[in-house]
Amino acid sequence: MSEKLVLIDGHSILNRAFFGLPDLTNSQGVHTNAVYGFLNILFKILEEEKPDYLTVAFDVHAPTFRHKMFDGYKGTRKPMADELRQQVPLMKQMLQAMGVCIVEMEGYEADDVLGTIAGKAEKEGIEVSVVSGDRDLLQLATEHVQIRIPKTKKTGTEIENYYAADVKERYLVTPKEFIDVKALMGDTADNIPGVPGIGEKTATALIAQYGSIEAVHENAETVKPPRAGKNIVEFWEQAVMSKTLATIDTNAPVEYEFSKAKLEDNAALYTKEAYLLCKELEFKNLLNRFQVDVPKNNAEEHFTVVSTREEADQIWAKAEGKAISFSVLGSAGKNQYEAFVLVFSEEDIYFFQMGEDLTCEYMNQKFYELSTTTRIATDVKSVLQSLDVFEGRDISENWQWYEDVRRTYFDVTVAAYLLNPLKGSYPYEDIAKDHLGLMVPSREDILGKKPFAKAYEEDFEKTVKWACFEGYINWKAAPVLLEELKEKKMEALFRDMEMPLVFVLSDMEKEGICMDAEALKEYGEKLSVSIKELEEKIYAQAGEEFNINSPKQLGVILFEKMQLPNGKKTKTGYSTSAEVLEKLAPDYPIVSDILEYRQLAKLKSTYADGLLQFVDENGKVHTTFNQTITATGRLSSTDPNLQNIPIRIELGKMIRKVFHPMPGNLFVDSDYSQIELRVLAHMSGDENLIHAFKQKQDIHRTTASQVFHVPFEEVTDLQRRNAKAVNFGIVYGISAFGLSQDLNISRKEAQEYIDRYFETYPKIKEFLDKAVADAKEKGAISTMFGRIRPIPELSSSNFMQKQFGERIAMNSPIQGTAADIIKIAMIRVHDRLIREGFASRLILQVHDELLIETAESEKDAVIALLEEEMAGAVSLSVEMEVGTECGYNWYEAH
DNA sequence: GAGATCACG
DNA sequence: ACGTACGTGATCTCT
Repeated sequence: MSEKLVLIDGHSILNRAFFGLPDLTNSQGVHTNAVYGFLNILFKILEEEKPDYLTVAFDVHAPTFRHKMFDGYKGTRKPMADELRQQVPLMKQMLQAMGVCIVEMEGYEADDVLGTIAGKAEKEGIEVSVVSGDRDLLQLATEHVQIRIPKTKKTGTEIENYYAADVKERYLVTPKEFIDVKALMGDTADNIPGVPGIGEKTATALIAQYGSIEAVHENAETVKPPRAGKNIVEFWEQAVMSKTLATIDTNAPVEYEFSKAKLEDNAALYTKEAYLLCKELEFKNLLNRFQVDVPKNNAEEHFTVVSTREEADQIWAKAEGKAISFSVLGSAGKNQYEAFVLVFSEEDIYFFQMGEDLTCEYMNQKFYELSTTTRIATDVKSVLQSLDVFEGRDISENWQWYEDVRRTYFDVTVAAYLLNPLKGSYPYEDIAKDHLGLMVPSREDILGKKPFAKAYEEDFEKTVKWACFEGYINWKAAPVLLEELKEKKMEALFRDMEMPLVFVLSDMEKEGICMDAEALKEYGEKLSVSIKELEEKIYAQAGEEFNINSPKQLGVILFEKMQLPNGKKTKTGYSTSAEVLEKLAPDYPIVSDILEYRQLAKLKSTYADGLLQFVDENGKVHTTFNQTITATGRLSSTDPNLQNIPIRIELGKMIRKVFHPMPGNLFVDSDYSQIELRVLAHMSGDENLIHAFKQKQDIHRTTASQVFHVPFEEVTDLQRRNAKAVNFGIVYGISAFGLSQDLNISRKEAQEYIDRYFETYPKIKEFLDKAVADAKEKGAISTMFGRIRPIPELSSSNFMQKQFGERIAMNSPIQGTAADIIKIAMIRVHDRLIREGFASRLILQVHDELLIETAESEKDAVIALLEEEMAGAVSLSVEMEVGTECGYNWYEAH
């Protein structure tokens, strides 16, 4: 059987893929659709053909590449879209990573290179497939050279195939004659003039009859239609030139050796480098094609299972004084775990299997006694759930010891988050790739989706492998992460803010908050009654029953059946958002009923029923604070989210009555007043805004008075409302459009407000402009405490994306600095409460608010402490004012 | 699993 | 010509 060569027209296929797929990007904002599409086409072809050789040809200069699909109706040639241009080097990088032979030649088009190589191959007796999206290549088809044109359709990639005979059948001319057809009809996209008055039909008919333009020329007088003959004579030079232009050069001086294009096996393409790149581009579907058995890391040879106390004694002794990484596995509560991983060198990687001999008590003892400066782990806060690292000691009696121990911990997840807060998660294989340049199999690669208990029972060896990889990577990555943190001036942020905060959050989560489950049930039942009533009212008005919760059904009812005006918006159908409905509510009773229904349904499902699921046997709920989620440095709260408990609407606010302190306690709740605007005043150094805060009066009224040049007392409600909206807008990264939406005014008016605002506070404009300029230069923006946020959107060619990036650049330093400040306050409040022997405890944080469960007897001292630490967390050019309230439930205290 | 909606700062 | 305010999480519907 003869050998086979697959030749790919690089730019053409990339282009096809680009236009055939939606604009995909990875989480870093890199555009990837063309590369993804290209790879899919490539893999499909390779699977079908299993070729012996593979080569991709690129044009050297491709910036004006255009898409022929668009010619005709667009009329103009678009320069290559930036999103596509950016993917050309990426594609080459990918092919190089796969070891694919790439050919480019200065002065020749990819067509010529392909034609020449195809010719050479055919002479050698090799079967050739040329893959391109460009029909011009059909002229290369022979009995042994097949042209393959992929089409990206909804159902997948379909490929049209053409040998010489197929060209003749489909186009009525031979491949060589195809050149002459083109010479007559021309091609605007390729700058081939052709002969005026001759289109595709006439050209094909003429060449089918005569075989070449020369023959047509000779018989010009008898050619039909006569006008075509006349034009061929008149424009003969142009026709000849067109033929030259249309002819692919099959004798280009290409330096090409088949040996370099040799493909031993399709599997040879699935290299480590390509896997890395696919992972980076987040081609999750493609990753499955790679052998899960990724390149060996010799660390694996040192994975050791330990099950006797004798071995364990020796290992712990050896670990003495060294930096360790550790993890506890299969925890079923405090100090009840199945296994323990310990790593302290390239060779010392141990999996301790708990059993009769090796007990948790023994391991704990050894772990506590170990003298070390560094205890490295993933997600230390969750470790603290399973391991009492403070040995049950009274911390207020052993404060210095506590602080010293706390300082030994190094949370790999938190460190990686600070270095790049944009990733959604920080699994060890990502840490290995991003910070160590190492490829290691992920948990899913090794164990699949099995939960720990199942895996531990059924696949012990694999479980060991997974756990040891994680421990080993953590141990190896920690010093590298620390070095990177130092380089980026975030060591203090890490050591003095984020790491202590891990322990603060842990204590808050453990403490939890009491909830009156009975009252919550009653509240839910009341809601149910009202919801039922509203449902019936709505059905009656609609004349039928339908699912009110389905925006799709609701849209049909309102905007089609009932013919309400302004049915518009959203890709999938009508928008039924509150914003739209509120405009209709005054005129249509059904709409206000729907709005009310929505409110109640939300309260019932998310809050009444939702919270009830989280009340434990002690009548408490314990949220999880996530420290490594947000892009700005804020915390988030889940399971349940206690940072979005209703407050704005009275009925919703009632929910807060079920949150209460333990008997003998009360809530003390403080929040910062206008923390973000104060941060802005300080960071910008704007004297007027600083002065405004010094007035110690309602800030929106004060800014209204300054902006509109009216005495404070004479500020109208409208002026205040406008000033408030502008203040918000400034913090969000102002845009005239956004402000106009918020105030329901024209964009021009909004722009006027903004202009006046900036006139009043010139340094704020300077500050925001500088933030954007800085971010563009560095690709990132930082807070007062050095926390960084990369902004990949700023380098996007998409206008909207770029604008978004600019707003992020304006907002992130403000929101982030405010987040830093309250984190400092939290640590100080938490630490003082313990160190000074208070029974009161910090239990919740809601971005600018701290809630303390306070012993009655400590009330005044706690209020003083809380206000002092919140206000004193930083010293800015404006005061950090806080407002405090107390109460026997959260409703009263806030 | 994505999209729509809506709760909070 | 385009089409948005910044940061989150939970629930529901529907493919």
